[in-house]
Formats: sequence, structure tokens, C-alpha cells
Amino acid sequence: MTLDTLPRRALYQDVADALRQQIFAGQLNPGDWLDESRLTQDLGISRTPLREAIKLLAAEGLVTMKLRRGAYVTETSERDLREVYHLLALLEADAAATVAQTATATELAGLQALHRQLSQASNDQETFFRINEAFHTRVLDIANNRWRNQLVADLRKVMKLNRHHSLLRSGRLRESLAEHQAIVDALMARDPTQATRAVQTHFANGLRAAQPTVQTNDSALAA
Amino acid sequence: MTLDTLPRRALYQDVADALRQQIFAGQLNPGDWLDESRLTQDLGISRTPLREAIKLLAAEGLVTMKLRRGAYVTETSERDLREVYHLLALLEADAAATVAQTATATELAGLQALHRQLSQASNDQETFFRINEAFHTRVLDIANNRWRNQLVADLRKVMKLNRHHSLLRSGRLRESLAEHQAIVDALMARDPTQATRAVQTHFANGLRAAQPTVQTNDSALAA
DNA sequence: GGCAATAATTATGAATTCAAAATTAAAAAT
DNA sequence: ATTTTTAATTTTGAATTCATAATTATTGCC
Repeated sequence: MTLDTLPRRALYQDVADALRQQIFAGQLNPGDWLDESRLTQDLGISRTPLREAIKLLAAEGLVTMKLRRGAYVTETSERDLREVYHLLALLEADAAATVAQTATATELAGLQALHRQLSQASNDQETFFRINEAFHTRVLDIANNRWRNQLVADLRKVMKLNRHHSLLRSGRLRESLAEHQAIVDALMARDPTQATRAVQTHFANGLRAAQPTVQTNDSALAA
Repeated sequence: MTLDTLPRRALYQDVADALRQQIFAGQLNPGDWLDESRLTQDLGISRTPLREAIKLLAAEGLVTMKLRRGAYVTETSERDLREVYHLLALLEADAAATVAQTATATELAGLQALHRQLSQASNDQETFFRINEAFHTRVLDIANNRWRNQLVADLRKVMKLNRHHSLLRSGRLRESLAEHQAIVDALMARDPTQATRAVQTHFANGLRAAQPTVQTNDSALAA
């Protein structure tokens, strides 16, 4: 017996969720063609909601549509990764500054609690990843700018397209934890400047870890 | 004889453009219901591409969809306006800082030329508006971050939903011009900090002019 | 006349059908 | 055998059809 109460949201949104999952689970890789007939069969739906979902993902930047040639999972270059990281750093650093200035004591305590959880999960990749994301989301929610939340959510999806997840690099987990500590410290001190800097550092290091090889002019010449 | 060469882009994108135009031209106002049957007749298309276009606008934030109740032009509150201005200021200020550091002499000269054009159009609302937008776009293009350009484009659309266009306020035009001058000066001086500040000021003043009444706690109590 | 219940209409969501473009396969020619 | 041409197939884009939810109109009742 299937639990299908009257739907609270449109089918195409569920389909979009399913597609995102397939993308992030590596079921559907960057560059892959989205086979409409296969997907409609797999998902048990018609082409209409599928095509609507694909257009939603295209607006998010997750897929790229080519006229009369179908949709493909977006391939991100090194440069895309840098650009997206830059924007996430900018937006989240600004959010942190706001939090430092406006958060209630209760909200700050909540962040501290989350951070404690994070530090205790430093051996479990899965859990660490989840709580890490929750922490970033919590900061944004406290900063409370609906439009920024939307932008960041979209950028994070694009970021997650990248194979090389920075948190998977050896040592990165512990390093990331230390950076989070610095962020929490700045927030508790209610120091917006320091909070901004701490978030910027966090993302700069995250990018460094995510990039397979840092190819600078110097290193290229030196090699 | 209609010029319909083989289409370079999908119909739903043209429809989305048409809808945006209707919205920005005041043909379709915030809160208005998007009557699908009327629109399909007006545009001479079927519901399928129309509904795809509507979902694109929804992703941009221009329209809001309610399940089983259709789509409505998004109504923006004072708060939305503040939030969007804040983000535009943040993103464009950052772009300006990049331009100050990385633009070529030719690119800077191009900006100066645009600014001169702007100063000469200070009596023609229409032209001023157009060149003003071109200037902002040029800065972003020089900063050259594809993803930021997308974010800013979307935010600007939402901003334009607002009735009270700041540039229409008396005196705002000349004021805006002076602020642009400050931006250009900072860029020419290749001073990223000053460029950031100048853009922030520009947006802060733009927001002030766009807000009908600035209702602070103080003024509310004093009244 | 006002109100509740029910029927008719309208609008939305999704499946299906149709047309045309793109791709692949097959046939013909050199 | 290789290349070119043509035919078959597949796939996309868009229109149409169908089912159901929401709205409006109508009827019956007090």
C-alpha cells in the first residue's frame, strides 16, 4: 500500500529532487545526457513533468540545455569552482558579519551546540558532512535574508557537482573543524570583521583542498 | 511577411522574455494572476511552452506559484527590497574591487567613456536609465565571473518589480551621477577599498530613494 | 431574503499525441 | 573498401487531450 496522500507540491518538484539526488549520488555524472525516455520509465511519470523539472535544474545551473540536442549534467571547470567558491565566501562571510551583530544569545548558543556536535563527529565522514552543512545553513538562517539563502542554496548545488570534495582530503576534516572554531569564536565575540575574515579563510582553504593541482604561473615555470 | 527563420532558441525562452516585458511595462502587476488561457491566446502559443516559461520566471523569483491555484506576479515587500539591495551592493561592490585590481587600461577607459555618456544624458530619463544599466553591466563583465553575473541579473529583475524606481525621484538622477563619478575615480585610482565603498554608498542611497518612507522605530515613536 | 447543499463550469496538472529535427543505419556509387 | 547519398529511427519541441481540483452558479430549504 503506497502512501500517496493528496500532494502538497507539484510533481515536477519531486522529479527535480530525484534528479538532483541522482546527480549528487554519482548516478548521473557531469557531461551525461539526460535520457528522457529512460528517466520517465525509471520514475514512472510522463515527459511533461520531467521536462519541467529539467528546466528548473537548468535555471539552477545543474544541467545545461542545448536546443534540439537535449539536456546534459553541467560540467564545471576549475574556473567555475573558483568563481563559485568566491561567491559563497562573499555571501556567507557577509551573513556571518550580520550574525555577529544581530544574533540573540540563544541563537549563538545554538551555533555553539552545533559546533560541539561537529567536533564529536570528526571520525565519521557522513555525519561530519551533514552537520557541517547544517552549521552553514544555520548561520544563513539567523542572518535571515531570504534572497541570499536562495542564492547560496543554488551555488552550493553547483559546488557539489565537483568531484573533489574538499572534506574528503586527508587532514582537511580536522583543519575544517579548526576553522569553524575560529568562526564560532568571532561570532561569540560579536566581532563582524573577524567573523568575515574567518569565513573567508574557511572558504579559501576549502577551495585549495578541492583543487586537485594548484597550477600557478610560478609552479608551472619552476617545474 | 513574418521573419521566422529556424529558431535559435526554445519557444519557452521567448515566452519568458515576453512575460518579463509585460511585467516590467506594468502590463502585468505584482499580485496579478497569470491567466494561462488569455496569455496563450495573446501570444498565439499552446499552454506547454507558456507553463515552462512560467516555471522559469518562478525560479528567477519574478512569479510565485501556488499549487492548483496558478501563478502570480511576485509582490515584493519593503523588506524584500532591502534584502535585494543589500545583496546587489555586496556583489557589485566586490566586482568593482576586482575591476580596480585587474582591469586593463582599455577597459577602464571604456568605463570612463560610458560615464561621460551618462553625464550627458542627465536630462533624458530613458537614456540615463539605459546607460546606467550598461555601466553596471560593464563593470560586472570586466570582473568576469559568470556565476555572479547570473546572480546579479536575477536580483536586478526582482529589484525592478518595485514600483518606486529610485532614479525617478527628483534630484536622484544628479545624485546618482555624482556617485558614479566616485566609483569611476576609485577604479581609475585602482583603489579596491575605495571602489567597494563607493559602490556600497551608491546602493545605500539608491535604496533610500526607493523607499517611500523610512519607518524607523524612532520616527514611529516620535510621530 | 439569506444560507447550505449540490450541480455546472473553469483552471490546473499531467499524459498523450503530433510534427519536425537530429541521429543512426542502410544502400548506392566511386 | 571508402565515401556519399538516402532512408529509417530516434529524440526533441510543442500542441492537444484527459483527469481532477477549485471555483462559480444554481437549486432547495429555512
